[in-house]
Amino acid sequence: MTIQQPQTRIQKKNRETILDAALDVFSEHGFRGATLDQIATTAGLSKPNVLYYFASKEAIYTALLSGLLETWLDPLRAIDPDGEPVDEILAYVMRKLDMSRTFPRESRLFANEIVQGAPRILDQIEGPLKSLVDETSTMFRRWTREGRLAEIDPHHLIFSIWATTQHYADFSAQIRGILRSEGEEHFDVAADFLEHFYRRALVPSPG
Amino acid sequence: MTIQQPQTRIQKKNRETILDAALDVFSEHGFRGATLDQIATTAGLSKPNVLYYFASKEAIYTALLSGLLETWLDPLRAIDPDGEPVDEILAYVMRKLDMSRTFPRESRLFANEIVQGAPRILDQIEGPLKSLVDETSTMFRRWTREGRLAEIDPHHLIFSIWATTQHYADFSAQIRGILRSEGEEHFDVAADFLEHFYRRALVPSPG
DNA sequence: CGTCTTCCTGACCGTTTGGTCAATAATTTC
DNA sequence: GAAATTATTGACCAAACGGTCAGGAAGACG
Repeated sequence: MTIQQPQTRIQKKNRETILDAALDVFSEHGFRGATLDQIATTAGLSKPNVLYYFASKEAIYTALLSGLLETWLDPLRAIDPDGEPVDEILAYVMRKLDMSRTFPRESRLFANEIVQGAPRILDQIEGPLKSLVDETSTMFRRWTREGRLAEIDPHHLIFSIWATTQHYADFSAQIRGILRSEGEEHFDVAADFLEHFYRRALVPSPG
Repeated sequence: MTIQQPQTRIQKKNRETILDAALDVFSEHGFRGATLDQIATTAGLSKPNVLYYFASKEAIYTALLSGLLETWLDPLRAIDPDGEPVDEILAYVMRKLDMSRTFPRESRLFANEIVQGAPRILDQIEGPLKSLVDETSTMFRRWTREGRLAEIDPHHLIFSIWATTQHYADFSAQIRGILRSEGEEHFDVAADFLEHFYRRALVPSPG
């Protein structure tokens, strides 16, 4: 773990500026669709200057991805094994929905990457992500065994939560087009919908 | 409506070959990420020959998109207003899941397009798609009023169906990575999961 | 102040990209 | 089978692309 810290304040500021601009551009156009010129212009820097802080376009992209994956998985880790199952999972759903509202660019960045076969993040999916999901699944299964959670496939439950919540960020162009909504009002309706929807699915049936 | 039909058999065959190759390439890399050379190579044709059949890269893309949208919406149109609400909607879910299994490339093509802001298909979303969704929503609301469907926001119900079913095509890289599955067995588990999941959500609560 | 390091840029380079075109090959038509 | 039409291609082009580099500007430090 050779994490160097000799960051001057200019370095820190410019690296952040670049990563933020890159998030804008990559999340909107994908890796191949994005250009260094776009990133440089968005960041308000010259192209050679961008390359002074990052070795290559690829380096910017991977820096973004790996930096973001942690944040993206935190809500899953935050599920309390000792909590009330239905409440814990519902809270997770709400946290994920909130992330779609607050960090739509991050969500679309991952969406782009994964739709195109996850070429630069497959290791992390098959490694840390899989482990975390498997652990959580084991927990869900325990909860089901204890009669505190409906009988439901834990993996597919998690998939459905990702799908339904991230949909509001990843497919927002479609949702806005259909709801004719330019603001974020629909997120509150979505929260309501998902709350009822998942409560019904999760509460164990009597007997 | 000037739809010309003077297609020779060679024209027909090659246009189809090109569109199929383009579906391969565009669905994997998005519009900007795809190159004419890739499409030509995949189609087994020379690049100038591809451009002999389509005016431009953009023309191939839009030909694909508009040709596919109809197919994509058919399952929604197939919901029978006079049928049993829960059964009808469940059948719709299954049809959509089946399309994710059978036509993953088409699903990813749309996913790419919409994640990136739907720049070349927004008209169709705000026009025909919105109309169809609004009509269907009205029908769902009527079913709810008649006590044959749970109280549930129809728009968000439709969004959730799209999200959960298309997820299996659009994010298959992630799903395969987590389930360590290379085949399609997980589609059967998914069908089971979604069936129970949506039945719980849709059946009206007594009273 | 002067020196040293960090920061920044204009000009440039090789490659890839979407697209053109003149010429040739294959097919259809009579 | 000749003429006309359709199909195919190698060679080419201008623009856009990711990236380099020498040199100058700005900041840090004694």
